[in-house]
Amino acid sequence: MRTVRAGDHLDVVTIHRAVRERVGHVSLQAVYDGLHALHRAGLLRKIEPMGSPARYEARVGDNHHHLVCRMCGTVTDVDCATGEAPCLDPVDAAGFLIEEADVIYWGVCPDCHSQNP
Amino acid sequence: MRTVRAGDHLDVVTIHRAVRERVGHVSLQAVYDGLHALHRAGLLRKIEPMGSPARYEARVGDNHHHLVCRMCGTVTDVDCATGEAPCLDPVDAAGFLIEEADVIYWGVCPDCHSQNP
DNA sequence: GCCCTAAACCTGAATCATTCAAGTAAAGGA
DNA sequence: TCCTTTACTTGAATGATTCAGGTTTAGGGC
Ligand SMILES: [Mn+2]
Ligand SMILES: [Mn+2]
Ligand SMILES: [Zn+2]
Ligand SMILES: [Zn+2]
Repeated sequence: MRTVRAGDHLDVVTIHRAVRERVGHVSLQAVYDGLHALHRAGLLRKIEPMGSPARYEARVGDNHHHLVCRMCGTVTDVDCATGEAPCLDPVDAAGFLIEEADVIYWGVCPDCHSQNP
Repeated sequence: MRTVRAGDHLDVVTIHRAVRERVGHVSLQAVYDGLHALHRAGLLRKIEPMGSPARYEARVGDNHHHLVCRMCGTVTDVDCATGEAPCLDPVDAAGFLIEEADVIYWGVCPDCHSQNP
């Protein structure tokens, strides 16, 4: 939990590495188990942009969205455009019971953009 | 292309089966190759909700979104809530060059909902 | 302190979608 | 007809994640 909080949309192997530095030795499986439990408990949010392994973050329950760089894969938080929890109201829900919205903006981050004119 | 058009957010194995019925024999790899080419050409859209294999659709370029059922996995189209291409304007783009928005609403579809009170 | 159960954790193998590699057949233009 | 490109094939590899046990650890009740 501390490791995910300290990091920024980390993937599992990165979390694994970081947890190891913290406690000496942990198996990758233990990290998967822990993340899974924390996620089920609603303490961690899991996002998986296509092409990338899953990423975890501690910022949960506030319906925020993500900018993902197509070049370097960086994930950046972005607040919801329409206010509180507006993304939960599409024009026509087609009878769906909507629980959560998942919004990813794809583009190029400032760093990658400055390197490619 | 015809198979994807006729279907509705089909995954690759389903497309494979359907194409086979159409032409007798095709390898799965050929289907992957074809879908990849059509996607690169911008003729097909690819979505991959987490936990599910990739799905393809022919409705492209109109910035529409998707409802995904947590129970049965059904994918349903839903028009953009804010009009034309509004989802491309988050409050603060953090310097990102935004090209595309990917919105998935998670919930329970009418069918699954009626079966579970 | 001892016993017992539950939790935490480990190793190793399996899964599954997708991709890589390398080869063959077919087609088409020069 | 020759040469180059495209389409397609088979088989193996990849990589994230999960499954399936087995082993240690910890703590509460007696
Ligand atoms: Mn975030
Ligand atoms: Mn669609
Ligand atoms: Zn970048
Ligand atoms: Zn459903």
